[in-house]
Amino acid sequence: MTLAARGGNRGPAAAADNRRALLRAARELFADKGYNVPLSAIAREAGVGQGVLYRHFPSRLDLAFAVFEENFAELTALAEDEAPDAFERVVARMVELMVESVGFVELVVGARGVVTDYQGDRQLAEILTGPLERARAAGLTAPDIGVEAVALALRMIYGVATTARDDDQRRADVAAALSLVTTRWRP
Amino acid sequence: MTLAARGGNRGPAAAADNRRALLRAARELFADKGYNVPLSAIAREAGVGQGVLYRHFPSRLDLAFAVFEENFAELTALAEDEAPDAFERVVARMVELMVESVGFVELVVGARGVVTDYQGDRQLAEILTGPLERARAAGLTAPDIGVEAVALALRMIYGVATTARDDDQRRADVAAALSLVTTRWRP
Amino acid sequence: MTLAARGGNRGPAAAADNRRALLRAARELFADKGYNVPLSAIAREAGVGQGVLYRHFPSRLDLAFAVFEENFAELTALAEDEAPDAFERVVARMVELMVESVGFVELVVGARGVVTDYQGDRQLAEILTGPLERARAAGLTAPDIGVEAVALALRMIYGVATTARDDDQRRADVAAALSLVTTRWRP
Amino acid sequence: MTLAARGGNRGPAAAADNRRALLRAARELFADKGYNVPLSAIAREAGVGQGVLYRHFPSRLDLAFAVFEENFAELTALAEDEAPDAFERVVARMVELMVESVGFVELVVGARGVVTDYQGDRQLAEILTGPLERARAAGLTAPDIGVEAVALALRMIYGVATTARDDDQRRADVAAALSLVTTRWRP
DNA sequence: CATGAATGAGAGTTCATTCAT
DNA sequence: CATGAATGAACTCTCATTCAT
Repeated sequence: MTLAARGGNRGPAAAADNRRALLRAARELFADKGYNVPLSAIAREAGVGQGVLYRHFPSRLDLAFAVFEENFAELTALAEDEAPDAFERVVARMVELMVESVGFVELVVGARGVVTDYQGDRQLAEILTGPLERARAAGLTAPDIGVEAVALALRMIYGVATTARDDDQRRADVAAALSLVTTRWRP
Repeated sequence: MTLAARGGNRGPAAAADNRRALLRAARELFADKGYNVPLSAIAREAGVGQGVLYRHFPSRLDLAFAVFEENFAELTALAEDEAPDAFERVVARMVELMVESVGFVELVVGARGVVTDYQGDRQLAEILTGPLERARAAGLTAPDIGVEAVALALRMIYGVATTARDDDQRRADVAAALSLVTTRWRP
Repeated sequence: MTLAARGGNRGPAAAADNRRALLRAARELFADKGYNVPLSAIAREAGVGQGVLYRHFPSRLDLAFAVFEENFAELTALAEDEAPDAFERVVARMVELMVESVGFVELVVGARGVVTDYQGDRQLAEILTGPLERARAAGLTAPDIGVEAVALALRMIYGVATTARDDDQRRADVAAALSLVTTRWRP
Repeated sequence: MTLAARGGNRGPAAAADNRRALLRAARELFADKGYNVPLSAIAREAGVGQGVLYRHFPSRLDLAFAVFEENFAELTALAEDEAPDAFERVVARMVELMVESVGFVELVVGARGVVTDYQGDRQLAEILTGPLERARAAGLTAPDIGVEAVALALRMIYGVATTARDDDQRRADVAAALSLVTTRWRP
């Protein structure tokens, strides 16, 4: 139970707060309990009624993608850094997100074949394009490495993250996989 | 308390048939709907009562591992081929299995932290060892590539397979990822 | 995943009605069929969905104790009577409750080793203390008879009630047993 | 798993052994797990197939009464002792049986209204008659105490045994109750 | 607009009972 | 006669979704 509408009906003004509380609760529980955490648990954790959850997010997927969007927003902010090594930091944060959240991975796994208008990779491409170009211009990455190659590499790292036996192994194996793919990015 | 056995009771002779039918149904539904497909759906698809499923496979994991074992049996048979290029064929079939079955991937994903005595990677290693040695002896793979590297590569391909948008993309991306990792295996 | 609420949804206002209906149904079925009557039967008899039962009473014991509480509430009301012969009436009603409800007895029987914080006998003691004191002050009971002795006597009567062959025998034998133990209570 | 038919079909000769094994298993499990222990568990413990259990005891009640009969047989043997104090020993053993077996008590409780031809009290009476007469002749019990009074007393002790919170309390309270009722038996 | 209870469809599991071998 | 698997009904419990207030 966090912030948000505990007592009575706080009126329209509460909508934005509620949405934020729901996103925060969902992010936490998706990470902890996985993508299939009960929606009722999310509403409870957010301190709102279940109806509110449904008003803001008609389906589990809508909620999950909204959380996903928060991840993307964070990454986008990182990507706006003009420094040539921002690319490296963006990728590093992406990989961390995969390692951190059970649900973030499961969402993608579970979404397979379900979501037709999945914008994940397009957004990924948009985020990566700028930093990658600046890194390439600074001679930090090979000229033949495009956004698609980076996206594929990230998906490969997902695979390692989801199949690790425990957290320690996950960090170690993800590092190894990352090193393997980034080797090919060197100029 | 009930009336029981209204339909026919085919007797103990049906046991083997039922087991086979359950494995087939499970294999199909794990592939289609993923690891968390309802057990009741598997029993229905197999044309048996739910009690029969529970008799043969007391838990979802028992069933999943039985299906898993079929995969491993198939791969083991391939691995017994003494030809130097058997390694390549074993890896190819493994990759196909990942592409074919959502559940085969999810089983490994789901096993994370759940199954303590999970032998998946050990079995993987056992299967790969012989073919890999013979391939290396024949000069088909680099001398510094060990079983661990191959296993990590396979997990990376899992990631690509599970995150693909559709079957066509999956096949294409998996091929690209496989090519990426096998490039490093060349002598 | 489901379609839900096909029938009417009477809204939150129904909560109190539902709770009452559940208590009534439970009281009836516990009496008729015993403590282990299916919860689904109670929900059906109350005319509510099973989810409603679970919302109000998360466990069988919660429900049973709620019914039990109704009994205790009734007895407590009787015990507040200041007349010296209230003790006699309280005991008489207790004995009736034992005779009336299979479940009331079985609850106590079933609670054995299951409920660690079972307050049944404490409540029993609280109810009996006042009336017993007033009866003793009025010279209606022997001075050496304490609440424990009364509680033990009641448990003995439970035994007779639960082992009687039919309702008639039960009434007769319970009366005999009650007479046997109350003889010792005389001053 | 105890004795009896473990391997193949031992033929007709096994019937008596099986019956004995079933009774022993049932006695043990009724005492341990209560009257509602799964019949399959009894068959397993006896080391026989479930069909055998059904052949010998068509219903749970038949089995339970057969076990009950074993208790009566033991008591009957005790009752054949001509010594004047055999009565005391018979009663003591009866009380022990109540304390020892959850199922023995539950059987009686559960049988209420179910079994029409319940012979329990008649048998009880038969067992008690001889020893009681000899005890009375020896001046060990009051002349106005009949078999019915003893049976009622035993049922009262059942009540105490079934409502005790734990084994220690059970032994203590049963002793108190027994002392209470036997006080009235003194000459 | 928010609340939170109602709803009911199953999922998982257990077992009594039957019956082919 | 014994075996032990098949059968399926019934039970408990969980949620996604709706909707009166």
